[in-house]
Formats: sequence, structure tokens, C-alpha cells
Amino acid sequence: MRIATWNVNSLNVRLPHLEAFLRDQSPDVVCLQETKCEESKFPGAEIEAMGYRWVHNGQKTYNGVAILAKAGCGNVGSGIPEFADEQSRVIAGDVGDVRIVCVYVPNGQSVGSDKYEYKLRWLTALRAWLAAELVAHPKMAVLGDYNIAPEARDVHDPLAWEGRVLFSEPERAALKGLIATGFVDAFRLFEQPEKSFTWWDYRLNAFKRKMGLRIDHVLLSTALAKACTACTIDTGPRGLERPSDHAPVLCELSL
DNA sequence: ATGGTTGTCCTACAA
Repeated sequence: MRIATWNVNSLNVRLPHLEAFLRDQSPDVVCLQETKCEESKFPGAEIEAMGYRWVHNGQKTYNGVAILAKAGCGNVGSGIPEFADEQSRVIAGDVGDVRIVCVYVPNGQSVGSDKYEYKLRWLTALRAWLAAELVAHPKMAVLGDYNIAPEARDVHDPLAWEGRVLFSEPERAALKGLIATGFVDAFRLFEQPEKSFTWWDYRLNAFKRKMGLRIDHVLLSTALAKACTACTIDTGPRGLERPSDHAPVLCELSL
């Protein structure tokens, strides 16, 4: 089974890129973030024509998450239970015997801001929920835009980014704490190229200058990690005309 | 240089 995650930064704008990605990579499951549309504007017919069934937790203008799956998914839930959130940032469902959780972690804006505090509270709630979910679903994959670079090697200029949002110590500690409840970062199970990133700012020609961060992740429960044979970043879509600012991450599971 | 670009929606705001 091949699973993937991609922050598309508007699903309707990125539909041609998504179509090419699905054709080129043929993933069984794709988690999307920042669909930026409510249900009435979700391009469901187009996605079904590409051979995928879908579930979506959307909202107007901001956020929005979806899971596309060739085989469809059941037992679908939206949001973090017991965490009231007006923002559409989580959707989960079963594909076969694997629990798929699609997350769009808050950006946090800047360290010390209200949005930063919200990000940390959100991550605390996510951790508590997922720790409990692991008991019921030993085979679990949590994919998405975490808006956190875990280590210095995940940042093009770690000295410049140290202490800033996306790479501050409290954010990294929160991600580390989440992982410590029973996950592994699939990307780091394997040898990877230097300067492996998943997001590059639209400004200052950041992609061409390799000025990126690795903030999109595939976390696998320890039971599921045993089945993981590869994890890669597909930088192709980031180089296209009018791209998302994020690249997709792909993960291969021998299931 | 505290800069710059994109998406949504039409004016700022979020990223």
C-alpha cells in the first residue's frame, strides 16, 4: 500500500497538479491539507473520475482536510474529539486494517502570538487523542502538514531559524512528545539526501535556492513501521507552473 | 532591506 500526504494550498487551483500526481505515483491513499473549500465547492466528481473515493472536512477560505482512497475509507471521523475547534484540521478513516489520520497542524504565525499558543494547545490535544487511539488501532498512520521541522538537518539555515515559528524549541518538543507516544518518523527510517525539504516559501525564489524546511511528515505507529519499505519526497510538483508551496511525501507499506 | 508571493475574495488576512 502506497500512502501520501500533500498540502495543496487550494484544492480547486491545484486540481491539474493533483491529477498528474495521482497518475504518476498512483498512491492508494492521499491525505490533503488546505483544501480551502466547503463541501459545495469540493471537486468530488473530478476526483472520482481519477479513480478515488474521498472524505472531506472542509470550510470556506481556510484550512480543510481530505482523504482520497482508491478503496474508500470507513469509520470516518472529523476533528479531535473533546477539543472544540472551529477550524477544519483533522479527518480520519480506516483503509483496510490501517487507521489513517490526516492532520493540518496550526501554523502558529509567530512565537508568543495567540496563534502560537493555539498551536501548542492543539498539539497537546492531538497527542492525548492519538495516544488513546493507538490502543484501539495499533496500525495507524498520521500524515499531514505539522508546521514543525524536527531537527537542524530539516532546516536550510538552522541558525537563522532557531527559535522562530516552525523551528522553536516548544514546537519541536511537542512533536517529539507526540512521536514518543508510539510513532516513528517514516522519512528517517531510511538514508535520505541532504537538504530534503517539503516546503519552500513562495517568496525570494526559495525553491530554486533550496531554502526549505521539512515540515510535512508521515508518522507510523511502531507496529505499522515494521511494514514500511520506503519514504520519499516528490519535489516534481513544486517545480511546476503555479505550484503549491508544499511538495508531497510518499510512503510505501508492504501490506 | 524586518523586504518578498499566493489564495481567497474584494479587503485584509493567513500562510
